[in-house]
Amino acid sequence: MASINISLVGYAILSLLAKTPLSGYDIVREMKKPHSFFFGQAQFSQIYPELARLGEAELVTSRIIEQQGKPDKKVYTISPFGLQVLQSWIIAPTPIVETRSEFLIKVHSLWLADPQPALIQFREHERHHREQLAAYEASLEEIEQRWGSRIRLMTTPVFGDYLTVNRGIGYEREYLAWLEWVIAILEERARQQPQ
Amino acid sequence: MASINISLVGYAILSLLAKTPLSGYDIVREMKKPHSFFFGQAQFSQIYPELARLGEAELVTSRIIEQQGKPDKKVYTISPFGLQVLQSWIIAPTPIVETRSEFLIKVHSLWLADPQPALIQFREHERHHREQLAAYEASLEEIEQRWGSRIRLMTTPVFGDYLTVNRGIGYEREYLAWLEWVIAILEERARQQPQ
DNA sequence: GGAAACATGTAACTGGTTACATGATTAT
DNA sequence: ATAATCATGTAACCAGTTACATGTTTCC
Repeated sequence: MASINISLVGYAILSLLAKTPLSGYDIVREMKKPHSFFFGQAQFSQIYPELARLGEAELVTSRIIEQQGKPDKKVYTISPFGLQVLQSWIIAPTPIVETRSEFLIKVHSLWLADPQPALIQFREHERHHREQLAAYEASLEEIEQRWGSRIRLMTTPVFGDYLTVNRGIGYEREYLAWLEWVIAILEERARQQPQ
Repeated sequence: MASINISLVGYAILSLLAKTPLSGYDIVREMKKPHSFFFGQAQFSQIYPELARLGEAELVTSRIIEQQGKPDKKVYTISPFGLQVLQSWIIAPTPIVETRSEFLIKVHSLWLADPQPALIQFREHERHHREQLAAYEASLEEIEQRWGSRIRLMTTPVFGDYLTVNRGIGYEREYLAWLEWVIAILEERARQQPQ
């Protein structure tokens, strides 16, 4: 039983396969959905080799499925051992990693900028985060409609989505409030210093 | 004039040097301060080569400063060209990068976990973010005491810190509220399902 | 004498992205 | 025919981390 050190993408894959068997292509599509924001940008070129590695470590099994109207696909299923590894990972300590934020480094230098061109970027940023928020709210709506109060019971896979989508909504709302606060300051400044 | 493509750390360095000349060692210390969270984890091994690169591209200049009671240090100053490059970067579009969140991937799989060991991790996580919030609040307090209403004038370097520290405070408060919400659900579940 | 803080770097590795390569099937 | 979607992979590159390497000065 070849033991490997599982990467974060590896655990992300196991986390999805714990709900239902999927192909590599399905996994990428799943991770690209708005409410799966916390999986990061999944790339085929990272998922396929990682699935092979998980297979070598016997954390997943695979079989070829023939489809009608589509090419064949390789569907992966989490193994009992994989599930066990995932479960012990969930309750293990999580290292804190502060990530470099390009936008906030720019904000740090905002005292050097003209308010007008800066406002264009802030409004564009705001627009993007409004879209994100709308997408998360739609996901939560859908979950609540379909599951009602059963979500809180914790024993169904949708419980995880319920918690993470609520995090996404809270995050985006707070971020938008801050963006609007900065935009108001920039607008005030732009009025006082025209062109 | 050797042209290079400047990395994000490169801009982070320019952003600090725009305020005041610093050595590599100073830059790392500056980036490690709590209120500089958005710079990420600065490592000496990344800063020193990047400073050399910025020097080759004539975005910064350096000179050796002899100190009393300490080893000599190489102090870097942003060049007029470097300042110009920084200023045009600030008002340029910022690519959106969704980062993989280890903690939220775990939350996504929380339906597979026992509430009790999960609660230990959540409480530890909460403790850490309470500390972060306290540090940011102290920074804001200090800025407000020292600058008063002059902060909003936008023409002083502290304006950038004022905006980013407010973002940090908003982020941590919202995050803590969500953590407490999840903790309450887990506690309810732990009571119903003892051991 | 040794730890801690100050100070600057190189080398090896790793996680992740971009580019490349191939091929089936369906819809236009 | 050709574009779009489905489907799976390899190769090259880049950013960032960890480990290594060296040396000064101060404080205990």
